Amino acid sequence: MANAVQSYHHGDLRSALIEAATARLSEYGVDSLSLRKLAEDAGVSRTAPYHHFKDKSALLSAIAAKGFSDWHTAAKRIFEQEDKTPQARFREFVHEYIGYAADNPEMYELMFGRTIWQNQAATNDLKEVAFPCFQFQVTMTRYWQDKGLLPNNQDALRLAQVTWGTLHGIARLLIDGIYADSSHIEEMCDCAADLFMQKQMDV
Amino acid sequence: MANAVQSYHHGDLRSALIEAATARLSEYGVDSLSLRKLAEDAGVSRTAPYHHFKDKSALLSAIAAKGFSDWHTAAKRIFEQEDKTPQARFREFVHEYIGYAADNPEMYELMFGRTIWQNQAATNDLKEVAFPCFQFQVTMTRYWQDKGLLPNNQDALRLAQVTWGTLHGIARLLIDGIYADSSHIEEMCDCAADLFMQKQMDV
DNA sequence: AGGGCTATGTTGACAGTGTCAAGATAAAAC
DNA sequence: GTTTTATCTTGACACTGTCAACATAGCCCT
Repeated sequence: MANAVQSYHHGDLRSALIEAATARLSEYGVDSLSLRKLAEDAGVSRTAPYHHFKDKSALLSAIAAKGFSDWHTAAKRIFEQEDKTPQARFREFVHEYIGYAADNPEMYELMFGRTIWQNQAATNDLKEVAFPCFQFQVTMTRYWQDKGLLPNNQDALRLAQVTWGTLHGIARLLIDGIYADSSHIEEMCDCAADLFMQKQMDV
Repeated sequence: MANAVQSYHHGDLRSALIEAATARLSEYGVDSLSLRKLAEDAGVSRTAPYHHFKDKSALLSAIAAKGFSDWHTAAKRIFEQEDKTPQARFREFVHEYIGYAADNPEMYELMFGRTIWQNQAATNDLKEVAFPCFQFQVTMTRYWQDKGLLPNNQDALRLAQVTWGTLHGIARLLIDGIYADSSHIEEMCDCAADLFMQKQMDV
């Protein structure tokens, strides 16, 4: 459709598939992603994608990887604003995380859904992008501990798991519409931020 | 198979389906649950289940409802142990929640998965069981606030959402094997509990 | 007791799905 | 210019949820 001449070889099917998938994802949701439809979108036969991805999960992983890398960039940007106080950045980080999830629910669902993680299905490509993303969370956690924002008597790794877990849990409850709805996002974020920075607030 | 005589009418197909589904769930996972297989397990034709459940999601909701009611019972039991201090009960609650999720990952996945919640698919039966479950979390939160365990300057509802969110998030990261594995369960629980009870600990 | 209503079962069918195997084509490598 | 290799194709298979149409049997009512 894009190219006038439909040659036998697509040219850049891999990118085209990811592009089509990303578009379809945000519009129709992760459940409506089918390899066959994506192939059709790209103007190619059903099984062509298998020459570029081991299976459906591998394609999804590639899309999710983009999501992780985007978030990693965003997180760095927030963390490195040197004109703001650590507290302000921490609070902004919380709001941005939940905001990202709320604004891109289907992408978030894909990134953290079990589809691409279960049964050691996670691609190496995915791990290579997602892992540094968590590493950065640990780095930030350690920094916030040093600044006295987060409790210093906790292992940074453990604390990073718990803080990420909190944001993740809130995001999921919101996205799935369980016990929380989007009208309370800001309040929930502030509540979570306050909770983490309890000590700081009381002083 | 169970009954010698296979009469035309099953007798209690609804229960049999739920039973078969629950068994299959914990063994093979939520993704392997198919109406057709369940029907076969119950010794009945493919479409028989449709006389007892509107669709697949309704059947899954019925199973999840059992999970919520079980957890509600467990939570009450933990909370009402009057021989233990509030702190001890809170800590136990955290461990039990994560423990339940880790021990019944597929059930947990079903209970909080998007399958049964998205698109207003949630059955009334499900809501009627799940909602009180959250209400109880609010009740407990308010109690813990009164006891000075949790910050008093936060709205109980919001705080309940955040605490549940934290447990939920940790549970999901664990189950999906993202950034956390089961060897760190106890430490993560303690870290989360400490975080919530910060003020208490410092005094 | 007999007749009809209704709950509950049945088979047939349809439109999907992911994925494998075998063959066709074009581009790149030698 | 020939051969290898990457890419794309059709055909097929075993699944899935769900609808429509029909069969059976238990229950209620006269």
